[in-house]
Amino acid sequence: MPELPEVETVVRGLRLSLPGRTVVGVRFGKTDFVEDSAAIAGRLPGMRVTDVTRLGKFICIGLEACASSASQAAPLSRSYLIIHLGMTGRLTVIHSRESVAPHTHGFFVLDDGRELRYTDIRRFGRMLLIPESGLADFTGHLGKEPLEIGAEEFCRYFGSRGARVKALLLDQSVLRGIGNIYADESLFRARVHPARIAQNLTKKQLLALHEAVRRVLADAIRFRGSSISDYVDSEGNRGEFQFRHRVYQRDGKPCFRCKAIIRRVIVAGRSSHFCPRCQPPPRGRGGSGKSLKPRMHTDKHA
DNA sequence: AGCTCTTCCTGAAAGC
DNA sequence: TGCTTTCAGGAAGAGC
Repeated sequence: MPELPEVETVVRGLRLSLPGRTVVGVRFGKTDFVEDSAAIAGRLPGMRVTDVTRLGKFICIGLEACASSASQAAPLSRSYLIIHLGMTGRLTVIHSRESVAPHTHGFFVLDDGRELRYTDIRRFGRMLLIPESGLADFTGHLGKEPLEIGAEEFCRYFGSRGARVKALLLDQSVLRGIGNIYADESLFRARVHPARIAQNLTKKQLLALHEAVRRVLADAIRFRGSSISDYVDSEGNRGEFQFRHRVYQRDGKPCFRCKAIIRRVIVAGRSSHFCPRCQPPPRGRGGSGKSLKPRMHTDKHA
């Protein structure tokens, strides 16, 4: 599933193809994941892509009206096509004559014979067009970039919150871009149990978590992301980082560090994988690991 | 403030 | 074999 490293990989790919291209046509299949598809289809044709950036898990395609005929002093109207890949979203740039993959619901025809296609099996993704003036407001709802936040600010924020640390890592209004995979991998590397209350962590643990988040995300970007379900980059290539996961989806297998059996529990409504020895559970009730139910396998009826 | 539950959606895999 | 059920999960909203 696309989290920060996967989205970053897609964005880097799109940067090779899109800037400078002009959109000549837009078509949609299903539109229940699109905010005002009519406006997008109406306004994009004739606009040129200026840049592609990433805001957390959002892909941000900068567009400006072409000043072909009237290049007067009036400022070019700029807009951003914002895309969230959800669970199964894919963005690829391929020639228009290529066959259309199932569940492809967005087509952005370019002036070089290719088109940007949006494919999303489950349609948990989102797509919207915002004017330049709306970008600050959009960004304002998002937290800090995990690769940019400083150690002190990280400690200040996490050290003052009573929520479970896993829930905070997943909260996009705190840090933008971390999802379930990288939350679990970061917590393992920092040796912090996912159910720990953030403000109960020591300064040393908070610093370790800050560093672990940075290292895990940077490594994952280097390996072009994790292809768990069906993530591929803008050229259709799978990532490689899934082979380097140390806890995610490794429940029942031995910890690479201490050989204890990796466990899977539900924390903050999310499956969470951790090593019970490297990541000791919080003391007392609430997350000792027994109030959290395993699933599947044995017990069927309570 | 923070937690749990529900909803959205589809396909894979388990269950029968 | 084949139909049915369960499950995964990012984000948002409701309710406690």
